[in-house]
Formats: sequence, structure tokens, C-alpha cells
Amino acid sequence: MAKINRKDLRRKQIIEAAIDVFGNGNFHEASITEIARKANISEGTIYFYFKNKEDLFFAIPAQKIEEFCEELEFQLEGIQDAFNKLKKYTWFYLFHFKTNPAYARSLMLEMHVNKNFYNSKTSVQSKRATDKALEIIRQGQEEGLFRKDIDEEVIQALLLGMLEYRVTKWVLKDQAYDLLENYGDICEVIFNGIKSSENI
Amino acid sequence: MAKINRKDLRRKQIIEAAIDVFGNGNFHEASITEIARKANISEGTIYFYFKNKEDLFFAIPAQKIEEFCEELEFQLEGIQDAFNKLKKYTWFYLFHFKTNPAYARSLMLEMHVNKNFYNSKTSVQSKRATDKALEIIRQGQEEGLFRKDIDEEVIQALLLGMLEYRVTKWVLKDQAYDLLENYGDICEVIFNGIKSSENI
Amino acid sequence: MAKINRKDLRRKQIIEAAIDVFGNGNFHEASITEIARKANISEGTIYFYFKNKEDLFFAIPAQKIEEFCEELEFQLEGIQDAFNKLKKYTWFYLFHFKTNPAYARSLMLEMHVNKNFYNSKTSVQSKRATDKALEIIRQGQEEGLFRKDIDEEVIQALLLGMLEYRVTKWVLKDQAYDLLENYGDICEVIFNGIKSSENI
Amino acid sequence: MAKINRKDLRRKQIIEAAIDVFGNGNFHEASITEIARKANISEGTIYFYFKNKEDLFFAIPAQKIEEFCEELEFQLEGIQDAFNKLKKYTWFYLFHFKTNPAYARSLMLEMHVNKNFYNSKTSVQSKRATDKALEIIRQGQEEGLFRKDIDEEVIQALLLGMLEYRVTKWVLKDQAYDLLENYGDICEVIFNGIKSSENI
DNA sequence: AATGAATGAGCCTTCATTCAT
DNA sequence: GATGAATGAAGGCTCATTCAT
Repeated sequence: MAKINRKDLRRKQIIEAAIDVFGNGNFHEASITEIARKANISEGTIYFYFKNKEDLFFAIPAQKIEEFCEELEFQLEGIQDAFNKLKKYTWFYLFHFKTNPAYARSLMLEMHVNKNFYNSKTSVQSKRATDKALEIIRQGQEEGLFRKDIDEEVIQALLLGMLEYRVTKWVLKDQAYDLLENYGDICEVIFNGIKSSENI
Repeated sequence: MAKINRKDLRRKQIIEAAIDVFGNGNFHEASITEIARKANISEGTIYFYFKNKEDLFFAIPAQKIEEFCEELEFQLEGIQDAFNKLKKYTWFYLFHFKTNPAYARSLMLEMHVNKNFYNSKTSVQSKRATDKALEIIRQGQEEGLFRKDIDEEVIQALLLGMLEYRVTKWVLKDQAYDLLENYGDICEVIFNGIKSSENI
Repeated sequence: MAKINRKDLRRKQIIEAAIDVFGNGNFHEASITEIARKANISEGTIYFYFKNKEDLFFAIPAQKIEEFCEELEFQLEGIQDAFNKLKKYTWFYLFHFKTNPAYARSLMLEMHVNKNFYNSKTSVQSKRATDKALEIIRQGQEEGLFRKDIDEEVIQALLLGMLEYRVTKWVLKDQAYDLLENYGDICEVIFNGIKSSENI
Repeated sequence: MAKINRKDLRRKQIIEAAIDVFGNGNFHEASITEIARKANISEGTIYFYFKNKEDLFFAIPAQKIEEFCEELEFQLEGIQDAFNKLKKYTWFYLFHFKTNPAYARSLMLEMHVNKNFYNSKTSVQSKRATDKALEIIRQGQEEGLFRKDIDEEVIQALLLGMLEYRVTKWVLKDQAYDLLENYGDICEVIFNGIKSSENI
């Protein structure tokens, strides 16, 4: 058992270094040599734990998404209505990337935009996170809280599109401001739209 | 003048080939050799018209965005209220990428996500397109059509985030469906949000 | 003694795996890892029994040639004249490789052609087999059965050259036919040459 | 036309360096870097003229065999009977390798023994040389000079097997003696076999 | 005796860029 | 203006070998 932990530890050690390096440029700019140096191991060792560069690359979200989903479940516990669940989802989504900026760069600037990733096994895992949003949206529709006349995928796109957009701009601007600063407005506009209520 | 036109023609000829090649993979996968072959010129010639590979890469949106803005102005002509302007903006945004899929791939999967692009001169041009959305939003707020209690940048993120999200997923799915098919729902949800009106 | 036997057993177990793996490609394509896997031991253990990869490689013929010579002596027992001895040699040579195809590949395509092998201790052992042919040739010359006007090494080259040539083509053609099918013709032509007897 | 010659010259320049380097070790031991250095060009240039390392490797016999066949035709001109043709073939075969020792090493120790070579296009070319021997053998059989009761392929194996064997041993012994020194004996034994004529 | 994780040197190959023609 | 041969740096990856356990 001690041995298993050691191997797992090495893997995480390599992934952690990879997040750093991949986060500092794109897939092609990142070099195995640099990852090895940052992880304080030899290049060969990386290939003992990962099949190739892409395998290591996709191992990053594979692990991070699992962490995200686990903590998300924890955060949602005790909340029952879809309104508050979705607000919590929104908050935790932003919080998660705020506290993992290097990973945010990798995910937003590289993976979400990588065709191979989209067809990889990891991407299936990644659906767990977006499916959770869909699940809450459906619950809201059934509870009569969210509109039923709109395709649920459009609603999902509204939510996730906005969130990804904001995280992406944030990393492109070098995380120069607080990602959570407009959290209130974001929820407001998602639920009530941009139209002035004076017009009702 | 004849000479200038000829130079411009060559440039466009190269850019057109570049859109094709860059659209078929990412920046690093695209090769100058292939672009040259597709444009029926030699590699050396490319370096007569463009400083380097990145310069050529960024010349693509520089030209396309100009086209977009020009046609957008034309499409908006005669429309006066912010509501219908924003709907038109939404429609034309989706239409533009629907009819330029290779460019859509390049822009969404590469440029929007490229730090150098973000700091490049071209990116300033690219702001013309997003600023136009902001302008309409502001007009709407002043007209009392759009809410003033929400930061205009959040509203912009709602709109553009969703649009980018949908275009991105569309190219990742190989343009397998009609990008405009949910246009109605998209407008609805932007203006009125996702909350059921039964709850008011 | 039990211990010595155990060591020998391990050695043979490794050599047997090595014959398989080396026979499936060339020296450089064969990997220690694969040999270890096939022998059901770890890579480290191989280095307990053999100094390095080449040492293991050359241990293959060292063992196989010993087997060849032992059985050859047995096959020659009771045969007295050089004619029949040489025919038997020819037959057993072909039979031996027919029944050891993986080893045939290694020996013909790799060792016979390897400078280090030629200068190795194993190669000296390998001379035992070719010397046996020379011995029979000399006996034949003394008995007046074989011509004396021809350098014995040329005769040896005629015999072994042809045999190696046929075994080599056979393994290059993936052992697709019976190596012994032309045994009769082979003997005939060695003894009587290619000239038509009509011309005498 | 000047340009074409220049390209051909470069190719030959690279091939000449490759013969040297490949002749000094095996395929895997030879390095592109060294070939480039010996040819006084950069590594990249090699890849402009050859697809990859193996392509360059096989280009060696592709050229040398052509040279061999051309000169062979020239040497055979004016000789009419199969006897003397075969003797000339034998002589020229040995002469050719005597005067191209580095190539002899490459061909005998590497290519003749390389499965990929055997399946390559070059190998088809290489059949031109061995087919010429077969052609002479058939002519001899028809003229009643060579025996018809022996499979022609066995006769070919007798001839080529012996020749390859002698060239191979010669290069393995570092060309320490004259490859042609036993030429007379070699012809004798091929035509008349090893059996003493006293026995007829 | 045995393991197998770790090493690290070394090699093929790609490709943006240059420059003589 | 245009060509395309030549460059050379850089990087992913393999694998024989070692050594702590």
C-alpha cells in the first residue's frame, strides 16, 4: 500500500509541474524537459508514468475535474431548490478557477479548444461537471422555477458560456482583478435577463 | 495604383490560403510550406508580404473583422431601438460564422485563446466588434430598455460568452448542425433570463 | 549442486525468451524489457545473469552451437566415408535450422553479420561447427574422394556458403516452404558441380 | 539542366557519405548527424533529399546496383558461351566488391539481412543482378553446358551463396587479404564440384 | 536473489526563416 | 518580385543500465 501511494504521489507531483508549465504557454510551447526540471525528476521518468506528452496533458483535467466535482457535491449539500443550487454552482465555478489560476489557463486556453481533448476519454469525465449544471436546470424546470419554453441546452450555454467567457478573459488579462467581484450581477442577469423590468 | 492593387491581391491570396490551413489544425500544426503550396507561391514569397508566421496568422482576423464590422453596420442600418439592434447583432454574429467556418475554427480555437493575439495590434481592431455590442447595450440602458443595475460588462459577457460558446461547440462538433437553429431561444433568454415568469 | 542447477535453469529460461525476442527483429529492436516480460522476471534479474545486452545476445549461439555439435556427432556415428559424412552434415545443418526457426533468424540475420560477434568468445565456439565441415573435407581429400587441387577453404565456402544462403533466404521469406525440399539437388551439385556430364 | 545536375550531385554526395558511415557500423549505430558532417551539409538538408533515414539507407544499393549492372553488361559484351559468361560474372562480382569495400560492408552485413530491405522497392532492383546470373545459368542449360537435372535455383544458390559467403567473411576480416586470390579455384569447383575425378 | 522505479544520454525529425540566384 | 535550396535549433521519445529496497 505504501508503494501504491508513492506511485500516486509521483503522478501528482508530475501533474502539478505540468499544470505550471502548460499554463505558461500552449501545448506546443510547453516542453517535457521543463516539466521534468520543475518536478525535479528526469525526463525518462515522465514516460514511465505517462504514455506521451498528450497523455500527460489530458491527465491534468482528468484529475482536476474529479476534484471539482467532489467539492461541488459537498458545496451543494443541504441546498434543495434549483435557484440556490444554480447560484452555488456559479459561485463555486468561479471560486474554483480563482483558486487554481494556472489550471484555469490550461483548461480555458488549451483544452476547451482542443479537438483531440474533445474526443478523449478525459472529455467524457469533463462532462460530469457540465452535466451537473444541466441536471440543476432540469430540476428547476420541473419545479416551475425555470422556464420550460427554452431549450435546456440554450440555458446551459447561457450559463456556461458566460462563466467560461469571464474566466477566459480573466486569465488573458493575467488575473489582474477579482474573478468573483461581479458574482451578484452575474446571477441576477442569468435569472432575470437584461431587459429592464420597467418595461413589463 | 495598379501595383498597390497587385500587392493587395497577393496578400489576400495568401491570407485566403492561410485561413484554410490554419483552420485545419492549430497554429503549430499549420506549416508555411503548406500555405505556400495552397497559395501557389513559394515559401520565400510569404516572407516578402508578412514578417513571420504569427504576423500572417494575425492578418487573418485583421481582415475578417473589418469585413464583419462593415457588413454589420450595413445590417444595422435603419434599425433604431436597442432591442432590435441587439437581436440583429446576435443574428449576424451567428450568420457570419456559419458562412465562414474555417475562419470560425481559427478564431475560436486559436486566436481568442492566444495571449500574443490579445496583446497584438489586431486585437485592438477586434475590439471594434465587441465594442459595437457594448455601444448597443449602453444605448439600451439609456433608453430604459435594458437594466441599469447590472454592470454593462456583465451584460456583454452574457451575450458574447453565450455566442462564443455556441460557435465554439459548433466547430468542435465539426459544424454538424445549423448554427442558427436556436436563434429565437437565444434572444429570449438573453432578454428575459431563465426564471419562469410564473414566479413573479 | 542444486543451486548451480537452479542458476543454469534461470539462464536457460532467459536465453529461451531472448531467442524469441531477438528472432522477431534485430538486436536494436529487441528490448530487454520485452525479454524480461517473456521470461517472467524483472529487467534487473537479467543483469544478474548477463553482463549486458550483447552478452545475452551472444549467449544464444553459445548454447545452440553446443547443442548442434553434440547432436551432429551423434548423427555422424557409424558413418565412415567422407561422402556420406558430408551428406549427413548437409542434411543435419538444414534440419537443425528447420526445427529452430527463431534461432535461425537470429543467427543468419544478425550474428553472422555482426563484427563484435566475430571477435567474441562465442564465435570461437561457433568455429567448432564449421571446423567439423573442414575436418570432413580434409578426410575426403586424403581418402581420394575429394579433389586435392582445390583450396580446402574454397570447398568449405562452397558448402557453407550455399547452406547459409538457403537458410537466409528461407527466413527472409518467412519460412514459407520446406527448407529440406531440395536436399538431393544440393548434394548432387556440391559433389559434381554444375557442368553437364555430356561435356566430358 | 544545370540545376538538375546540381540536385543529383548533392544526392550522390550524401549517398557517398552515407556509404562511409553505414559501412562503419550497422543501421542503428550510424547517425544522421555524422553523415551530415561527413557530407559537409546540415542535417536538415538530408531530409530535403531523402524521406528519412531508411530511405537514405536503401538509396545506397539502389544506386550501386545500377552501377554494377551497367558495368556488368559492358564486361559481358562479346562473350557468347555460358561458361565464360559465368566465369566473367564471378570475376566481376568479386572485383566489384573488392573495389567498393565500404559498400560491401553495408550490403553484406546489413541489407542482405534486412527484412525491410527485402520488401523494399530497392530490393526489386537488386534482383536485376541476381536475375542476370539466373539468365546465364538457363542459357547454359539450354546450350547443354550446364546440367538440366538440377533445379536452377539450387545452382544459383551454389554460385551466389559462395560469392556472398566469401565477400562477407572478407569484410568481417577487415579486407585483410585479396578477395580475388582464389578466383581460379572458385570457378573450378563451381563447374566440376568437389568430387575427385579419380572416382569416375 | 530479485525487483522495478529512475536515470539521462542520444537520436531522428520538423520547420520557420534566410539568402544567393 | 520571386524562388527554393539550405540551415540549425529544438524537442519528443526510447531504452540499456543502475541501485535502493
